[in-house]
Amino acid sequence: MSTSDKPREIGKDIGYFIRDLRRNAGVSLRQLAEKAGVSNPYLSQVERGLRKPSAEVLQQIASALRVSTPVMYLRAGLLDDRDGPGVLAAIAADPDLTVAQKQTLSQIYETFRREITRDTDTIEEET
Amino acid sequence: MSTSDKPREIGKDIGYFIRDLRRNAGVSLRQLAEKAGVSNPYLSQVERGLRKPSAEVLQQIASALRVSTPVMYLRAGLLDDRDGPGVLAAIAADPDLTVAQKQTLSQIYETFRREITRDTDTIEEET
DNA sequence: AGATCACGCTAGCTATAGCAAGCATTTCGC
DNA sequence: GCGAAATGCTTGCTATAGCTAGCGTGATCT
Repeated sequence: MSTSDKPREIGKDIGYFIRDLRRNAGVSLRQLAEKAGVSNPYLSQVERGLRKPSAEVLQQIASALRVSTPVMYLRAGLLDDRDGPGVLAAIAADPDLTVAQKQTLSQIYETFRREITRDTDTIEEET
Repeated sequence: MSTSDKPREIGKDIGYFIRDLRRNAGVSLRQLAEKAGVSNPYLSQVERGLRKPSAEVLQQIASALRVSTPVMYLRAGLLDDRDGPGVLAAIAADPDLTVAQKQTLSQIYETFRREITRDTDTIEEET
């Protein structure tokens, strides 16, 4: 494994992300560690960027914080932006959603994308 | 980590999966190892279920075999059916959304899915 | 036949993930 | 004020991920 990758840089990012999520959820380090099934000294090291957690641990933390595992993986660099099929196709194919829910979710998604596109266009135009 | 989990059972599964993919792609162990950036003895151990690869290594192997990373993660037990190739993975992988938007969309999606589950329970109870 | 190459593997090693034991400090309840 | 509880962290440890060096075997080349 390449030592020039500087995993501690990524580790700091995912660590701060986890700490922010935990604090926003209003739970202590020990409480989250217990829910996630990891030791509290280890969670402290992860949050401070001193240890790089495995995907299994990230999965457990995501579950304990009620955050989707793919979002956690994305932040940890374990998933690319390019992975997975398109959101709209996935929404349409989901068997657990009603038609009304699919429509609502798709509309919210496209609103978000239009927000980003508008911001990007504005910035580019001004530049 | 619990020793009763028997990670070797899962390891055998992902190992066979990788070996099948490799053979179907018509490449040797050394060729795949080189493309994936791992050592060939290690890849041999992984394929034979003797070592449990990290998510980073799985990502590299998936890329070398031109298989989507979520599919590989699903097979390795690092993603659930529910957040594997599906809506949550697609949301996480979307390059056009901010992290905040991804989280909001994921939470709305899971709220919808919980509504469906509750409705289903109610219907079942009444029957 | 002998040399070389490609293959998949074994053996032994280092770095680190993740833990238990215990510490210092702060907060809480009496 | 005091003792208990809760918090976040340090220290030292074990298990294993991933590697390098080298092996035995079969295929290929001269």
